Amino acid sequence: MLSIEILKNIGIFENLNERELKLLLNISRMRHFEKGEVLFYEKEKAKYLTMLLEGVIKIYKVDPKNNEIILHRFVPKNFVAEMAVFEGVAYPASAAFETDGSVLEIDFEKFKENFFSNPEITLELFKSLTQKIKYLDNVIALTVVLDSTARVAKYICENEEALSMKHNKLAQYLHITPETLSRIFKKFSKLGFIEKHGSVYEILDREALEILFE
Amino acid sequence: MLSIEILKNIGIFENLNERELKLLLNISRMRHFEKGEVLFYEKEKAKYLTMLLEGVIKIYKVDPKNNEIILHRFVPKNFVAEMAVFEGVAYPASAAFETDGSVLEIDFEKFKENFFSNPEITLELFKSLTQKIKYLDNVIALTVVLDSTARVAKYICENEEALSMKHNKLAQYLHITPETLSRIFKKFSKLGFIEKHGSVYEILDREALEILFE
DNA sequence: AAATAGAGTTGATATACGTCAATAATGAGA
DNA sequence: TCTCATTATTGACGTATATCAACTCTATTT
Repeated sequence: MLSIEILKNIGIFENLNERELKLLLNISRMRHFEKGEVLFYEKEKAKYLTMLLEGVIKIYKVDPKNNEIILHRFVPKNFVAEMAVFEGVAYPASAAFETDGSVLEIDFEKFKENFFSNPEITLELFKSLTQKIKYLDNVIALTVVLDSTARVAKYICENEEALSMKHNKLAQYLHITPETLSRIFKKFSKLGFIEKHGSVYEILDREALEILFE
Repeated sequence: MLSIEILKNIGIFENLNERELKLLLNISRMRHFEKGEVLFYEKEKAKYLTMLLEGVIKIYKVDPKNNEIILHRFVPKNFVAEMAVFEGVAYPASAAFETDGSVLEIDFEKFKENFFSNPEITLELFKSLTQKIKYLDNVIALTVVLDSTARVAKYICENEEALSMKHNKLAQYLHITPETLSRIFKKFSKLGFIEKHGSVYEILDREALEILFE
């Protein structure tokens, strides 16, 4: 059940006073989702300002061959696709839960009326928007600019967890097939850039990898 | 020479009072550029809040083979790469003038101090940021999700001017080679989807083209 | 320990585009 | 109108990556 306590624990709202928190509570609700459930589909009209409270959400597009192209994974507590609500346009991508989770849904018109004059709130919203620009830029930098080899090199250099991820998940992230990923890992191993310890890889020559994508 | 008159004619500033305009004038300057000149390079630190006043700017990344990947073309009067200034990070792409032009450079820290409490200004900045998200989304929708044929179909359906553009410019936009573009146009002509009249193409079967990218 | 399913690997093959080179069409200047 | 430079087209070929299928490894269940 949604409560003032929960709202208070969300960074962007922590400095709201009691009156404001009550108001916010009145224009919000919490919804729970199970793993696999879809929060929204691409091209659906955005209705609420949505913040992820618990769980992991993947944001993805579907290409003509029905491949999922994952743009980003969100963890709490972040606004999801606020751009679409701000602009009153359709969602540019779909969102689905990868674990059980919950979101906060806020009536956007009322939120705008009551909270947009609060500089702390607007500054947070700015940050949230610029963050989204960075995520999209990252997708482009990774997917449009680099070839598969460079993409893998960049990703494992910049995301420690990539080395212990399941390869088919990682491949999905990088928009390549598991087969291609396997071949690239093999190549890097042969070149002595990485080494396998059990099921986890270790980077031996970070500089060499960096040369590949810079 | 930069003047209050010029500032007054910029949409986002049109409701500022005399005092505010003078303040803005004090923290701004105008810079002129010639066709081909670079406004900023990718990875450079952003120093000023920049608005394009005259001319056309292309925003592009460079891939490892030194191909330019054009993300967007800006026309007046738009903020350019404000995200980088907001976040105090490096520009995620380069910007160069495609015609002679000029920009307004605003001292961001002082602008923030003095104008961020003005809801009209912040709302415009929101719009500008969400617009950028849409541009990037478009690049992804076009380049990552669709293959060349679908990309061309989408672009000529959604951008009338594409039909009379020079093919090598169009190809650059779509991140394909002129050869590939030529082959796709030929294919569309053979299929009766488009027809050439002089140097301009005409769409005969819009629905067929739409099926290709939907 | 045996059985089984999922994940990862490998090789053979297909395909979409890019590259290169030659040629053709177009358009601007003399 | 002719010339020259740019732009567009075409064909032959190369390359990166996807696809498909077989196989191996690993981990979990019984």
